[in-house]
Amino acid sequence: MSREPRREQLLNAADRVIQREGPAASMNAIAAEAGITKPILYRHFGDRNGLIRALTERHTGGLLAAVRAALAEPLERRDRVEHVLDTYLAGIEARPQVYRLLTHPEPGDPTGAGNALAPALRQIAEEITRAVQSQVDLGADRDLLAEAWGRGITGMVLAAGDWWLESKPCSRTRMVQALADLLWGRLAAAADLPTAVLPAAPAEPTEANGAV
Amino acid sequence: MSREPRREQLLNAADRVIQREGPAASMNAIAAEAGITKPILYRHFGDRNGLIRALTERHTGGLLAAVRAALAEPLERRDRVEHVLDTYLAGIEARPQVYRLLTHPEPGDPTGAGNALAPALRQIAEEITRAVQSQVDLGADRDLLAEAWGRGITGMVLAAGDWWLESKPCSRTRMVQALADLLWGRLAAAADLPTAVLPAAPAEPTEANGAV
DNA sequence: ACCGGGGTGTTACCTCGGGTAACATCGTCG
DNA sequence: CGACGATGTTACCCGAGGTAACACCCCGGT
Repeated sequence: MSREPRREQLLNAADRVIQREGPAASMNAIAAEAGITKPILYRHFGDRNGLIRALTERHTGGLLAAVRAALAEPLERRDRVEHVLDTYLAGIEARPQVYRLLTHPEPGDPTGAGNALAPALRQIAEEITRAVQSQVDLGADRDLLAEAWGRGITGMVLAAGDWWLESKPCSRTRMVQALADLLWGRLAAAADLPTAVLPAAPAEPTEANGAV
Repeated sequence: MSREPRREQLLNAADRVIQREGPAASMNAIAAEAGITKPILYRHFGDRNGLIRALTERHTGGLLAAVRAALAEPLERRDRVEHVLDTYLAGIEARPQVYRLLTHPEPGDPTGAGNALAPALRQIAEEITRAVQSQVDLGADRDLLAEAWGRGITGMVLAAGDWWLESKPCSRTRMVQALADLLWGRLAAAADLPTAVLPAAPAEPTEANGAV
């Protein structure tokens, strides 16, 4: 039997274990699930990171492609954004355990590099950056803004999505609305609440100042 | 010597090690830095998480208090938001290593709980949620929006801040502007770029299978 | 028929980090 | 003094990542 099919079987086993036990599953457990022992896993994937990487690349394909497609959808911008958000949330909703594996950076990376975003998410961030750069007119700051926003939006959706997944407080569509509203400047547009807890806030009617 | 001062000394040692070696520093290393051996650390902090928690609470105090104060500042809303962003970025800029410890969830937590946000950041998220709830008029969806936005904004700033810290692409004030602009709906307000030619830059045949 | 290579698999071991048990010491308070 | 509460130690356990050495099995080439 050539290497590839066997690899797939092993990945399937790993997938099952992680689906069941979460991303912290041990190599022993994965090997056992596959009906074999550790060294074979190491032969195929080098080390744990190799396994994880192979596993993520498998799933990332789908999510990343879906997000990329959503970003290129010929819709009104707001609708497109909602579509992207919905695509991501639907993706993580489908397989929470695997999704955690994708989204959370590898635990003990000795390289103190800043890993707020796991590789899979970094790809999504880059995708967003590219989309913004090519679709939105942001003037001279274009590049900086697109990059910062790509990361920022990804992180926003990651954190919010994580919370939503953990304690489903509302339907997916409502969540999409909430996030899209945030990106749409609703925070800026909303009125002040009258009685703020500020001790001596001079009542200056600060109405919504429009965007930029 | 009563417990507390000793605790402080140990925390100082841990701080130094982590400043130097990053968050993956071993208990042995920390003990050595303190001139003692492991069991003492465990007597004081129970387990590694206890140590980390104590360490984070120490630093979190400052950052959290600063953010909270910034959130309560009697400024125009946009200025307040910028002030909060600047406060956070200044905080992480001051001590990157410690900051990573604060912001990145403990590696191998067997409780498959969704931990996109480390405890320290969760507190900040709650702070933002409270601030939004008490200061902004969001109508009926108030609670849901405030919670979702609290998480989302925190995640956004985390991811963007991480990137900024890693590869300082611009000054802090410009970064603050970029993020504030994002929250202010500049994405919605900006014009379309004329030639919306979909570039479609596919990387490599990453074998997209599962349709998510 | 033989053999070698590339696949399969195994047992047994190493290292390292988190965590604990058992024991020894010092100072203070009753 | 004795007891207590802190200090500290050495030596160990366990589990997880990772490796070495060995064994089998099949298939194609000479």
